[in-house]
Amino acid sequence: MSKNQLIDYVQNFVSLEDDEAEQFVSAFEEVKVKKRQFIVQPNFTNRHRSFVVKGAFRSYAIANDGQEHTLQFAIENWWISDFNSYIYQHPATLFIVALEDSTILQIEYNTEQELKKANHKFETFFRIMAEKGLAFEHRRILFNLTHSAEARYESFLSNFPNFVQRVPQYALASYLGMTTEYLSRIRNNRTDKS
Amino acid sequence: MSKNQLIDYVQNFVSLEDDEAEQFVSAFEEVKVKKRQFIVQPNFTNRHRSFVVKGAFRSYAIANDGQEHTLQFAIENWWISDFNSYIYQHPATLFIVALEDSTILQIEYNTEQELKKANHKFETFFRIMAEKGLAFEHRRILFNLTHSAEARYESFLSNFPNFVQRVPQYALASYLGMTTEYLSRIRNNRTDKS
DNA sequence: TTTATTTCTTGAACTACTTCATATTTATTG
DNA sequence: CAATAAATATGAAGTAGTTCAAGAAATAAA
Repeated sequence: MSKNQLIDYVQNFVSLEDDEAEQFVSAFEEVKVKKRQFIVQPNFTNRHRSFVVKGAFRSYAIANDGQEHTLQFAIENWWISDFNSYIYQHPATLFIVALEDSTILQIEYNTEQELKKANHKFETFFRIMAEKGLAFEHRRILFNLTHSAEARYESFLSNFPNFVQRVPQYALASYLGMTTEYLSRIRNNRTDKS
Repeated sequence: MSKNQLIDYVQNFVSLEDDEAEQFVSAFEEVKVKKRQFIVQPNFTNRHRSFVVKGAFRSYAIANDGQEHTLQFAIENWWISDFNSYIYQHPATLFIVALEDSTILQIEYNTEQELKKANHKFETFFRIMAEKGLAFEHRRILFNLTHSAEARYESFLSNFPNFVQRVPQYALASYLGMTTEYLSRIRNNRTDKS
């Protein structure tokens, strides 16, 4: 059952008794999402935080010039939301779309608040999630500031080899801050060299 | 007394009884730091999280080509650390330096862990800090992906007018992902227009 | 209050990356 | 398994931002 997957995940960060684990996962609802289906759209408040059981997602914004810019990817055992929309419960600016047929576990904003209030361990869990997320984004910002387009791609390749096959090139390019044409050139030069 | 400033800050996010507030701030130590003094350096583990009572700081990395890249600024009522070093307690990659003579309140890593264990409210406080930090960095990444150098500078100006006067141009340029020469040109073209 | 050091400015040449246009390959659908 | 759409590739021209060098201005030190 998919909820065991979430329990296993949570147990990596806080150790829960059986009844606590049960209480935690029963706050989530399983949802199936088809490829190309949106779970978040601009102007609608993002009311849920989603844990990916199976499948892949991408969050992105559309800039004034019409170009898409990817903020996050998520595959199995990652979380996805428009985090600004979710935590402040104000309208989203991002799209979140399924890249594959997927299964997610969703928790609603108010339910999450109650969980955190009910049990110190749950509060700790969400604190650790946020801290790890923040540390990750610090590394990302710094890497983006300090490295060329090619180095950013190489780094993504070695850090997230399992994402690369499942993510369209144009989406990866926009995550890494370059055009899909330029990433195409990097990839082809690269394979030529080896 | 400077610890009241921290209490006021914390009360914005969680409401503490007098004895709780006292317990919280007594975990911190006041430290004076002179301009150009470092509080964090690469290879040494960042053992403290620092709350700026008065003054200004900058965290930055030095890339392979020798160039400095700024990750964060902090003035009064902001926090600063090499967050990756602090939460994982492994060696820092960043420098953190005082831009002015400053006063900070520092909490040691283990003391923070005990605080969070001791009181659910303290755990909530650090959870909220991390969530707000993460939401902030998401906005930053997206803005960097979607806007030109000039637009990034204009946005910083309007979002953080009080930082601009206190931060050297080369540091701001490296925060915004451009050279100091280019920022100089943006600034001068700008004043010409108006 | 001169001297040294750090920061900012400006010009000119350069380059990493983009844009646009079109062809090719790969995936999706009836 | 055609037919259509979506994603990737490639050339050629363009540009946003960099680099280097040298001078001017501001800040700190003596």
